[in-house]
Amino acid sequence: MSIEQIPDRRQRRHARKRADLIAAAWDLAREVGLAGMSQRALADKVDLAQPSLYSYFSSKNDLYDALFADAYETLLARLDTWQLPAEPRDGLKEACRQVMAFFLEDPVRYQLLFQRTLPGFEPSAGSYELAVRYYEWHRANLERAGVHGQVYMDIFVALQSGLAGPQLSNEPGGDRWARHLDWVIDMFLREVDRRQQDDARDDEPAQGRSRL
Amino acid sequence: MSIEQIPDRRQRRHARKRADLIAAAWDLAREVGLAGMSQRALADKVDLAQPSLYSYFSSKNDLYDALFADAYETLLARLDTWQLPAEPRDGLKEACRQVMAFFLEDPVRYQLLFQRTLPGFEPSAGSYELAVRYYEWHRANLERAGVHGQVYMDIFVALQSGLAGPQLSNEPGGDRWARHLDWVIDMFLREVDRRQQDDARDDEPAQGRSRL
DNA sequence: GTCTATATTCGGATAGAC
DNA sequence: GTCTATCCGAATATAGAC
Repeated sequence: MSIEQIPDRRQRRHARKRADLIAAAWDLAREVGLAGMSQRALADKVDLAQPSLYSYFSSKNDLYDALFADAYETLLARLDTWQLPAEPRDGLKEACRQVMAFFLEDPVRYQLLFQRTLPGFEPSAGSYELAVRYYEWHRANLERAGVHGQVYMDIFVALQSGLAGPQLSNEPGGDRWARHLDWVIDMFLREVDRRQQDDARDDEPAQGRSRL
Repeated sequence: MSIEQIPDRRQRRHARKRADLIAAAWDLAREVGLAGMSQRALADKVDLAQPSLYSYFSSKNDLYDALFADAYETLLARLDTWQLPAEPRDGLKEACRQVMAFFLEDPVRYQLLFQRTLPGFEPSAGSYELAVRYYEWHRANLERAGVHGQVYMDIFVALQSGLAGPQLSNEPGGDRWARHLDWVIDMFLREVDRRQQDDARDDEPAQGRSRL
């Protein structure tokens, strides 16, 4: 083994242990709540002394940031594995179903990503960039489905979060709200078609930007 | 002054001071976040020693519960002051606008009422009953507007919370999402009419439960 | 990298005098 | 009802030995 391999091995060991810590932190957060998490409890969970955590995270906010980034990395990795229907609107709906399933898996994760509830926590620039990549993937899905413009994008985000939020707050583990996802998307697409047809008639007849 | 007036006066003084404490607690929560609030900081804010708070709230959860109840009392009191249009759907939309305005006033209040984010906090039975009263008021508005059934109620709640949640999380103080409230309600009512007409045709022709 | 020991601050809650 | 004094536990973070 050459001299250069040793630091690599160390780096890999470090990265692997850091990943273990992040996994344990998710478990802990699910048990005691995101805000109720302490470094002591996390250290106990992995049989480390509490100060040893500082070899992996430079502060508690840094730990939260690692969780934030980890969640988005998981989500972005999954996007590639989904086999979405080629038909744009079927693809959009299937994408939304998969994303909703991801949200419902873990209330605490949803809370960290979408409800700014931790006093003082802000994601770092690097972590936030992951969020932007997810957002742009979603925008592209909408565009492909014939829905254009920031206003529609904002409303679409609202519809999805409107089902996920009450679901996770009032009935975690259930589907009282989430099961209406298709209903809501169909309603949205019908309305957008109506409006975009009107817009097209007003502005430029037969512009053909909207489907149907 | 009779003997019986003295305890009354004491009671009133106590209630007034308790109300002052609740008001100060809202201020504090807006400053440091709901989870970041401490009894010490609250006591400092009203120039009391920290243990003196226990004459008004028997625990920290009891304080949170008082805030929860106070928020719903404020909301319920306002319902009566709103002059809603007599036409049911105009009334529904105006009611939603007023409620949305109430939500947007205070992110922390919305968080306490609708996003279960405080580790360990559950509202007491008495406080929860206030929430139910608000919920039933909302249901009655929907019924009057010709929208019937729990499914539509759940979806309606989702639409409102879908606009309020992202608004308060991503852009508190703004209206990027909230301004689409009318848009969303119109879309919803159109869709419900479509579906209820279909239902009526299938089940009992000319039942006339849906408007338009 | 991990440990022990410790600094420091802060949290909620109680006891008892006034 | 309010205070002082205090308990007890827990938090994040640092220092320094191994």
